[in-house]
Amino acid sequence: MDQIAIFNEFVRRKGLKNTNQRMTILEAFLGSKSHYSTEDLYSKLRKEHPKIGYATVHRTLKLFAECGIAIELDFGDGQARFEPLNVDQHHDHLVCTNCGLIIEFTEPQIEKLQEQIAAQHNFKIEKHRHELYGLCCDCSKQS
Amino acid sequence: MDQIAIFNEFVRRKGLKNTNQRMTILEAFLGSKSHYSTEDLYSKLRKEHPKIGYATVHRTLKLFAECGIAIELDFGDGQARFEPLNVDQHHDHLVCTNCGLIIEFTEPQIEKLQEQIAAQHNFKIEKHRHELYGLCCDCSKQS
DNA sequence: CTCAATGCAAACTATTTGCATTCGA
DNA sequence: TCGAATGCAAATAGTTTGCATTGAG
Repeated sequence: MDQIAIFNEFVRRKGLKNTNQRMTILEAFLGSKSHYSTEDLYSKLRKEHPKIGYATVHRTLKLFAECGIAIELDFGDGQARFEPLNVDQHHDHLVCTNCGLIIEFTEPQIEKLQEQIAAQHNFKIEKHRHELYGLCCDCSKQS
Repeated sequence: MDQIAIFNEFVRRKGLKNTNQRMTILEAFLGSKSHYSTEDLYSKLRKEHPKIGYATVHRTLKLFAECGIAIELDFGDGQARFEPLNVDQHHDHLVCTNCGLIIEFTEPQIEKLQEQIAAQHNFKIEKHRHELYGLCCDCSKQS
């Protein structure tokens, strides 16, 4: 079941409606390099669909997060970001504090250690956030 | 050199001034269980020092972060938090999404793995953020 | 037809800033 | 004395909401 199907299923189950705007936003979102903030996606969409509203984009992204096809990220720059989520490919992020470049990484050992830590404290993990901030290859050369 | 000394040194070096408010805020901050948001610390201080302003508390906490005796945290609830920092005791956090409880943890192996990942991508890490969100012992019993 | 979705503007929240006044060195 | 610090109020930025209108089922 792909993300479009998941979203349609979610819409049907909740008695929501499948509008043009939602489909437009969903396509743009899935086709993206991801890590879009509401503002990013809104300005991109605005070029081709001048009638689409900021609030709609925002509400739709929240919906995506709610039904599980997106995850909300926060890189500490005061803007929420959303990333399309493939259920079986979790990853974390390296964020360049100079140019904004985002690199994804996976490290199963870290995941395992996290679980151990949670278990030690009788904690039931729902989600986690793990980001490494610094200078990317190019930016550390420049300075 | 303790945190007060570090701050005094910082103030002197930058030609700043050592006011009553700053000392009051510094004491309250260091004596705290930490993880204060500006609002938290402001309301706490307000009881004994009604004349102290929100902006002053906020500017002072930023100063602490700048001189390295505090670190700014963000647990995704829309409020910045500050934690007194002992240079040699880095730790990360477990955050209960139900009751707000915060538990600190250290895991040297994770730190090591992080460095490896950064090295693989020619990334120069400045800081990182690692938080596990979920239900604490008590809250998972209740539900 | 009915109720959810939309677009707009206004409300909100945390944070930051401008400025006249106070105060430390 | 003089510039940094303060307190207040106002500005900002991102997000969220109220509401009249539109549109999907």
